[in-house]
Amino acid sequence: MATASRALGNYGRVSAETRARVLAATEQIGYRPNSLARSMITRRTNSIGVVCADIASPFFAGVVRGITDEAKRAGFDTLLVNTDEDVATEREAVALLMDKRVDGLIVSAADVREVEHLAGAQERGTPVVLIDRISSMLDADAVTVDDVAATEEAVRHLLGLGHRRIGVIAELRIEREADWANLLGPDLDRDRGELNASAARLLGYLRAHRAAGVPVDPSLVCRTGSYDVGGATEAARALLTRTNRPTALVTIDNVMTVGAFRAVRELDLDLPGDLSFVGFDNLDWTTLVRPALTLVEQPMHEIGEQAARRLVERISGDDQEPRRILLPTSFLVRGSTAAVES
Amino acid sequence: MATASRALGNYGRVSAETRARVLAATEQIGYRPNSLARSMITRRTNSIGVVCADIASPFFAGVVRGITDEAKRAGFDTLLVNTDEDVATEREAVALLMDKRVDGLIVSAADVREVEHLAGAQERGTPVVLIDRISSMLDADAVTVDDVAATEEAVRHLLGLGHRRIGVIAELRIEREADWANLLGPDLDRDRGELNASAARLLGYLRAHRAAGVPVDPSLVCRTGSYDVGGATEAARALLTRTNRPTALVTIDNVMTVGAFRAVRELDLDLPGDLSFVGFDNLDWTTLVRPALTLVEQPMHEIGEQAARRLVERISGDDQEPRRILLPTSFLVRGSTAAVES
DNA sequence: GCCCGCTGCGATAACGTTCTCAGCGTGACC
DNA sequence: GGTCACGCTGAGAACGTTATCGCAGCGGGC
Repeated sequence: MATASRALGNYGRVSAETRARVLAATEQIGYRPNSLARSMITRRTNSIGVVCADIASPFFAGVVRGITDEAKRAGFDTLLVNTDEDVATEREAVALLMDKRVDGLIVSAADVREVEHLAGAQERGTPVVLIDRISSMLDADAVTVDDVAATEEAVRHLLGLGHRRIGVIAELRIEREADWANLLGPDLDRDRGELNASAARLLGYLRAHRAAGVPVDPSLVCRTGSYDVGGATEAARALLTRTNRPTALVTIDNVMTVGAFRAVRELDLDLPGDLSFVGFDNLDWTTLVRPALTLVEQPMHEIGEQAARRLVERISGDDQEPRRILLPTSFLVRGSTAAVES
Repeated sequence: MATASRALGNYGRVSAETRARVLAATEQIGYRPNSLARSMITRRTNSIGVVCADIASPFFAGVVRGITDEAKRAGFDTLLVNTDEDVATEREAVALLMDKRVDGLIVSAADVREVEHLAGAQERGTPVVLIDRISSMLDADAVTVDDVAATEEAVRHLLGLGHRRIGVIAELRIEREADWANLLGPDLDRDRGELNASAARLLGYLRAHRAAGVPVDPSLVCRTGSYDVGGATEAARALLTRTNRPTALVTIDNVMTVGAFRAVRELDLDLPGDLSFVGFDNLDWTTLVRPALTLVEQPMHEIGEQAARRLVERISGDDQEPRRILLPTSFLVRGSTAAVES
């Protein structure tokens, strides 16, 4: 038994002859080791847990694909859980995955402030890599896109085209109402670790304005009531039907893009004549509408790959300082933005 | 130890008092049972394996969401693997999942003819539920959409509008070239168990023609070279630029829809004036283009739910005859189809 | 010729549960 | 008062691996 184990695991000392015999035998009876038993003793399961908001969202679907690709390459498989951005669900999911003894966790934290359960996982020796959001309350690797720069570039582009009234449709789940006032406040240079992705992207919007010396009209930044297409449509509709409506509209993720674009269609606005429009995430359909959408592209697959790679390194014993990997976005200028009519 | 186990698992006989003591103790030290050890003895892992072509595809993303929702409800979690429609990868994946001792498997078989590894899993006691495709070579439950009826309805609609030359863009990976001739042959009523989804959908196209007494021009059914957007674009471009081009175009899944629609855009065809267009899968963007796309809608989430439910029943010991669950599609008539100009 | 070291292998503990079984105490019935 | 039944508990096996350890055998050096 022990010898067989050594032969298969080839560690320790086994003569070439016996090894061959063992291999032949296992081959013949179709022996497959029981990975549960193995995991018990090695304390490694070779699987990682992925907890994301919603796999049906194209963004997470792309990221998860990247994760699974890289994980498989490294010999890990992937347990998938959806949270719908609910912290309680996330907590349960993490507990469950820990019970299943995953070797590591990749998570898009529902609330970047409520991360004790993630800290708990780390303490128990399970490395955690954050995706899509950074949390300053957690000392963990994080792979995100440079959210601030992304929208900053988009808004700079619009400002350069002469736009002065630029609307933004953002889902901003406000943990504390005070933060909201704070966000629009003067401190635009603070660390973004306490910001979720949408807040960080809004920050880019604000910074671009400041850099250009253009004042921000707070009534142009729209918080959607709920994080879904319908909420975004409503918010955009309200914004686009008011007197003195913006000449340009920026969305901050693909759900907001669909929602806002729906409002544009309903109101039968002409792009880019009536309105310049900037989308988020380079999905297939954005080149299929007329005009094609100018947008911010995130390297979804790469986000996943990098996160998985980082996690595998951690699992393999890397204990350097946690890193924040900021991947660059691409700003793709297509037909939906143009110089403001004067 | 044994008593504690009984108290927690509440089976066997334990006095109320001891149970309370045990519960208190576990509470205090934050005891969490090791599910590996438990699984070893119970031979149940409470996890299921999902092997699909590509989680980044909106169809599978939606289905997998349905699976995870239902699985979680039943206390299972989900191991996810992508195959990219490659049988060898699928075989490996199944072997891996079996090693991990999943309680059941949900798989969209890459090749409905090569399913011995799935039969093997069944033999070893791991139930298998197929999704999106049926295999007559495997005695397993399957949850699909009524593929034949879906395209049959779509084509009937077009025929009713007076179209006589209806193109179809289908990815038809042909396992044996003979089958291709066979598919267009006279035997339209055979069991669809040996057909993958795209072949079954093509069958609906053929049947609708036969029912209407309209002959099929084989040159209008296009096999894409590869299963991707680019392949579909090329095929559609070729079809739409030939002399005597079709007056209507039917696509057979969401990838083909994007690809074909891209060709329509390139060629700057007017919908539905120059061409009537039928898409597949009711994705958000299909209402965002002008005109909105007439299409076949699949209940993606429900496919996943039903598959998971069926699998859980099997795991719980149900051993009735395998069932083929055919979910109905919805045909949504929107703006991209119209009566043929006469 | 003896001893030492090295090689190969089997016995055995360990991982953390569940489950079976036997034993023990107590109460009731004969 | 004895016996039987029953409720509860703890000891121990089992699940299938890996890891440690000691032992046997053998060759070489002194």
